[in-house]
Amino acid sequence: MVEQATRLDAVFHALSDGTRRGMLQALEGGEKAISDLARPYAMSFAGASKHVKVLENAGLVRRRISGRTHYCSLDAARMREANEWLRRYERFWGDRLDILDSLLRQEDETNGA
Amino acid sequence: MVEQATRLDAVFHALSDGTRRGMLQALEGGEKAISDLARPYAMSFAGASKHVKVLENAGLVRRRISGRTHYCSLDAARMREANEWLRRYERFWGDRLDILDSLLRQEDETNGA
DNA sequence: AGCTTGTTCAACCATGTAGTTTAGTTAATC
DNA sequence: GATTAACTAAACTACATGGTTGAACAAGCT
Repeated sequence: MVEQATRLDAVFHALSDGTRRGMLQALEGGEKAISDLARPYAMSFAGASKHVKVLENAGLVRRRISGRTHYCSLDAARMREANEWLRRYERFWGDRLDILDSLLRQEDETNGA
Repeated sequence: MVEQATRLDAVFHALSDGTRRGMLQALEGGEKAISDLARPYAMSFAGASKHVKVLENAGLVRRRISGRTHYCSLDAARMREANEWLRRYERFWGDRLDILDSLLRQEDETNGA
């Protein structure tokens, strides 16, 4: 398992900055213009814009350009990959999801999936 | 919610490097000496040792010194925190865990927890 | 005692990152 | 058509990162 590396690298790196995590949280409410994303931070606009680019390059955010405004929205697929990577370690902090998994599997069998 | 930042920063940063993720995977099997962790990588010993230190500083790895050998082991608590942070976005990639959660809750009620 | 092994530390280099400022593009507004 | 607003791009600074090497040190081995 050589691990296609660079993808997870980019995602985890993008998440390793509080400003960027904050932007992702802001996007939970739906699409936002970059200026909206930038506003809460004591930082130049260009600086904030770079953070957005990092998120975009990591595939966490999609951009839609309309007129002079760039609208961003969450793209959680890559976050899911990161989450899946972490889930591997669940057994080291408890077995809750193992239980959940087995329950689900039971369900699937019952429903004849 | 100012987010006590630096902790998650450190964890996600530690996870953003393939070598370090590989080391964590190696530790799934249990405690390992730093030389064991270093062996698979085409990298100086000192270089690998620095990666271990990053993992340790992020709280992902514990170190136990015995004689001249430093043994490392997984400490998944912080990984769990990262996982929890990501789980917030589950609703953006599907509701599987919501289903699992409700199943578990049912179980708890049945068992009168 | 001397050699080897497991490890850290310090110095160094190249590159990356987070931030700035200034300039430039495109589009809405007056 | 001129101004303003939303944004990117480029050049720059300061500092962090990932890697190296070489020196040091502590602890087993013979």
